[in-house]
Amino acid sequence: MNRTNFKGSTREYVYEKIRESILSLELTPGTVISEKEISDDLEVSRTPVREAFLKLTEDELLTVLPQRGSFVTLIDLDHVEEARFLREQAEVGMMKLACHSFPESKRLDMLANIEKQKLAKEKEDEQALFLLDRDFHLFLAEGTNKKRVWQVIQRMDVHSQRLRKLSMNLKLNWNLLIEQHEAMVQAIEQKDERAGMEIMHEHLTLLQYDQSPLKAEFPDYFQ
Amino acid sequence: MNRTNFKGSTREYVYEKIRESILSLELTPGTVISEKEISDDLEVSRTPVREAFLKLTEDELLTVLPQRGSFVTLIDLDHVEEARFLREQAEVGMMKLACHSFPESKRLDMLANIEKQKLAKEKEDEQALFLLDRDFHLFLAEGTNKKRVWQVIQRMDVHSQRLRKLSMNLKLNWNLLIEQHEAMVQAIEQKDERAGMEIMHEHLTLLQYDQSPLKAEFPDYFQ
DNA sequence: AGTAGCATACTTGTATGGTAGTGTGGTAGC
DNA sequence: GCTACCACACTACCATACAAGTATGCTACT
Repeated sequence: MNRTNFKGSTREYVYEKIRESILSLELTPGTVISEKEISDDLEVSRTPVREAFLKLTEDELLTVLPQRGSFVTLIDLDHVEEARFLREQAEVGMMKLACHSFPESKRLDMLANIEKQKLAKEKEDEQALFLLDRDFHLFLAEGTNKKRVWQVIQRMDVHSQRLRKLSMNLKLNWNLLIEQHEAMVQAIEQKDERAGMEIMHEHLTLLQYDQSPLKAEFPDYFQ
Repeated sequence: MNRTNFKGSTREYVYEKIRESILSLELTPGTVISEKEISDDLEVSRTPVREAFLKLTEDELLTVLPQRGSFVTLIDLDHVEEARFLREQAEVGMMKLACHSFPESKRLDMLANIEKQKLAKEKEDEQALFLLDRDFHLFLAEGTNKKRVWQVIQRMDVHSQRLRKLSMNLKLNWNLLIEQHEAMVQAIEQKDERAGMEIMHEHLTLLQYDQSPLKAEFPDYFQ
């Protein structure tokens, strides 16, 4: 991705660029960066960089100390858990709504998505599985008219991505996850509110694993 | 509030100033404003105004059309409902946690807060009741270590404030609300998870009233 | 009258200059 | 050697200049 073929303003370009660098751990937690440094690197002026910094500050991905400097925010496990908690509460609620009424077209989208998940699982394409999983949950949000909620959750949830990156050897049990996805669609079809909520609860509780080994291995990256 | 005695940067000052104007309907939905106009009014340069505009855009309180202009975002009832939904899900979840374990000091804070609510109710001080109610729910968030969740909810919930302002004759049943607050603290003390969640659910469902008369009365303010 | 086209006055986006606060390293004085 | 002080480099913050896109209204031509 470079500036010329990026659709959107320079500000958005810079924001996405830095954001990706932070989430991929190219910029490790604690790394000091300055407006000038980035503007020189990306060959843009300080203004769009500064505006990107402000948005990154909102995300708590960057910490700015006025007149002193800026650095990539350290990972805060409390923050990660709060994001997971909010996501679970929101999606269980969406599931409840979905089991009451849900557009047929979205349900079909979800079914097709699950088939793609199975294919990706065969190919062991983790990246594709990650994106398909995202889309699956997005369909649920769209079908229950809660897209803004989904966006808020997504934005808060970025911090878990850095953890996932750190624990590269973490093998997700995709067979189970895909089974749960299937059970969700079934619950929606059968309007089985109790089953749907229960499965979603279990599904999102799986994300709650013991992160202390990571903190022990990379102490400098954590608060 | 003017610039000299405001603690914080010019950017934050401008942001708060415009935000208050929008939420109080001083700036009505749809009103066209420009960076230059605001910077002249507040006697600051365009830079902090522009940065405030960006943050207001995040809040969906302002809509910016590049090279064309900016205007106060119209009220979107879907947005309001999504905020209420997310809040209900989050706070019911917090209640569940609180009924499992909750710091004694916070519980005492909540009890004292309720007594203040009763006093404010006697004096019919709506403004005080509003703030006390806010604090009450904040205590719950703090006691369950979910302060970030609370902030996210608060930020998303601003749109309901414009509705509240429009429906000035809306009389809230504070007696019921305060009773529910008491029942919440009781549930926490008795660790009665089921009762706590049920009360919180009812409590936050009360915010779901029919808003179509307002839309009929102020059609220009709505999407 | 109606319309194409251009000048103009806006808008926001980007670049750059200057300001004030902060940390650091060196130096003079003890 | 140690400390107080100061010059300097660096930061983010704010102000301003310039660029580029858009709406509007006038004018000239059909």
